[in-house]
Amino acid sequence: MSENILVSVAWPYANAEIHVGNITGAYLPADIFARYQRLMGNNVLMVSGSDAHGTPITVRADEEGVTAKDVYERYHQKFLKLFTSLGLNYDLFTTTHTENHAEVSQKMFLRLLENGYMYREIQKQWYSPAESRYLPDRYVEGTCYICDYDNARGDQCDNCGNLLDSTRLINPRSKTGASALELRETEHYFIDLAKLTPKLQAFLEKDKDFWRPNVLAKSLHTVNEEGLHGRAVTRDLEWGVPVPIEDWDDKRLYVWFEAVIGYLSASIEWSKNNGTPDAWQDWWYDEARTYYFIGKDNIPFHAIIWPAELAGVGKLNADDRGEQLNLPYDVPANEFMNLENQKISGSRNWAVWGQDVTDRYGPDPVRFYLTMAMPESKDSDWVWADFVSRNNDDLVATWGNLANRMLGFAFKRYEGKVPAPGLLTEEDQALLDTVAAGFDSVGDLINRVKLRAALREALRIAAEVNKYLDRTAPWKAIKVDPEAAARSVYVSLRCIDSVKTLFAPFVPFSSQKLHELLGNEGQLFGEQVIQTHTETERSHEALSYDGSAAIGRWEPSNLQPGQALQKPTPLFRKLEPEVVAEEQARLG
RNA sequence: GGCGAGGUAGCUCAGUGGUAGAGCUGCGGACUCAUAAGCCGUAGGUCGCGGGUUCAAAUCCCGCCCUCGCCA
Repeated sequence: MSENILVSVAWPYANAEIHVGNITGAYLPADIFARYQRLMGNNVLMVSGSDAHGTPITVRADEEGVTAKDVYERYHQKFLKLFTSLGLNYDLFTTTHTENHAEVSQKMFLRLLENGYMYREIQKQWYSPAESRYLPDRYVEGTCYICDYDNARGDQCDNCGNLLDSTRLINPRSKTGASALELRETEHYFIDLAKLTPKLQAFLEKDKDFWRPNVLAKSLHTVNEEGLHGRAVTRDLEWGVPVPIEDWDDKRLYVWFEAVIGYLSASIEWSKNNGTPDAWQDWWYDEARTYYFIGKDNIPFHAIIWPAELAGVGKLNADDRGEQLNLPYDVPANEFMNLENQKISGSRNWAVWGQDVTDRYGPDPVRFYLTMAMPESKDSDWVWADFVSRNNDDLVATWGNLANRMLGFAFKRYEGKVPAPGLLTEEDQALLDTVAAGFDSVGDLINRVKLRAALREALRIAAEVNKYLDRTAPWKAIKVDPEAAARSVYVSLRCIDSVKTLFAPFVPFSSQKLHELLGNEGQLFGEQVIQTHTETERSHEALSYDGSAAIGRWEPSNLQPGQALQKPTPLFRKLEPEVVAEEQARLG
């Protein structure tokens, strides 16, 4: 039976490049999980996009003298390129700067208002008469009221580190240089999280045994012990989604409220793009497992705030097929990845950039190492010496070499064809059974989002084939017992063909190559395409996935004797130890 | 300061009451189809520290130390 699986992936903020920590934290685990579910034949929808709104983007645009739209589009293009290079198979990677997203966000806002989960309140905020606008806290600078440091930001003092109440800053001024500021009153909408607390408690306390401790414990504590208070969902800004209330033209939805709605709006956009406008309801109302792949910094937004929004909204449109939008099934948040024992920092160039490292080493070695070192239970490190060692000692030695040694032997000694095995022995059947069992064990681990363990299990299965080869030694047998040699070569090739599938979610490019070297036809997975989508007034580019030609299945090989092999070439290359020093020299 | 997560073999980690585990590295061996890869064998830990509960604790309880994060 085919299950509905929604793979929601963190939205990269469109004002910085993506580094390996971002990739291993959310984007890669999501792709591995989604690829496995596709091979299982499930109804998968994997969505994300560029988070285009919010203050940091406008700040950056002002610094560079360009528009916020310019900034978001520049990074959006880079994301599309990187995700294509790495093989992240999003059904749709769009952006929050679409008419569709604005419409869905405004609907969510209005439903919450209708359902009584919004209230208005007047706040005080700094206003710049010279610029004719309210200033976000981080635009305001002044003297810190705690330590007297005279260059504190409105939200935080860089000298004493304290978070500040911007209205108490001494001698406040605009970061952009304008003169006097006035403290003015401004009215905003708040989401009533206190009122939504019972719904959240019911959600968090039901069937969550499999949630990661870091996600569940913290969220329960926040909801049950600390308590939730109202949060402003609007801001005095120009860049963002307009507030759907008359005479509120100079305000926008606050980015934290609106960005998470992207999961829903992207699902809807995908449905429209495919000419099946109601398809999104398969994942949002029908029985479905909805996953949110994020980094730990985003836990409160996905385990508390987004469920609160969904619970408060109920149904999005009057004629939707369900009464309640689906709340998250799981939020498998990862911890952080550091770099050589120090926190990753873009500004200090203490980072391994995704595009860079993919260009230099190829997507599969990067995906492999990032899975082996994935911060699933605690912070981890990208260590260049480990990158080389994992590549050489595990990926190349155990798996790449296995494929290469047998393909080479078969190609040379059996006229480039899969030999006929004759009658299989118990030992042959035992190996075939071991490998077949790998589909259950590896699959079960991926299904439970234990990806490091799943990849280790796939390596263990590959090692079983190596052991079998050593026992049956076809290179010896071929001289004295040609039938035994042919059997051994057939069985190992068929097992390699199976193990290729076990590795496919993790290292899809090399699995595809091996699929072809073994003489198989077709694509294991679908194709990624970048398309331009035009709405009434806007257009945007998006990455999408065409799975129509994919033939990959999560099941053991049934390799046929006589199938023509291709002349083999290595799947991966060994890295020289010098790589470590070269790469370390690029840092800092 | 409060809360959460983590502290297990040289490295990366699994293991939540019943004789300490895996992979990698190291060392030894036999082999040679293979990217000097693979295979077999072997070494290596007072499970952060100190108490307690228990016939039995890495695992449960209390206190402390260290790392990361969130909040104040």
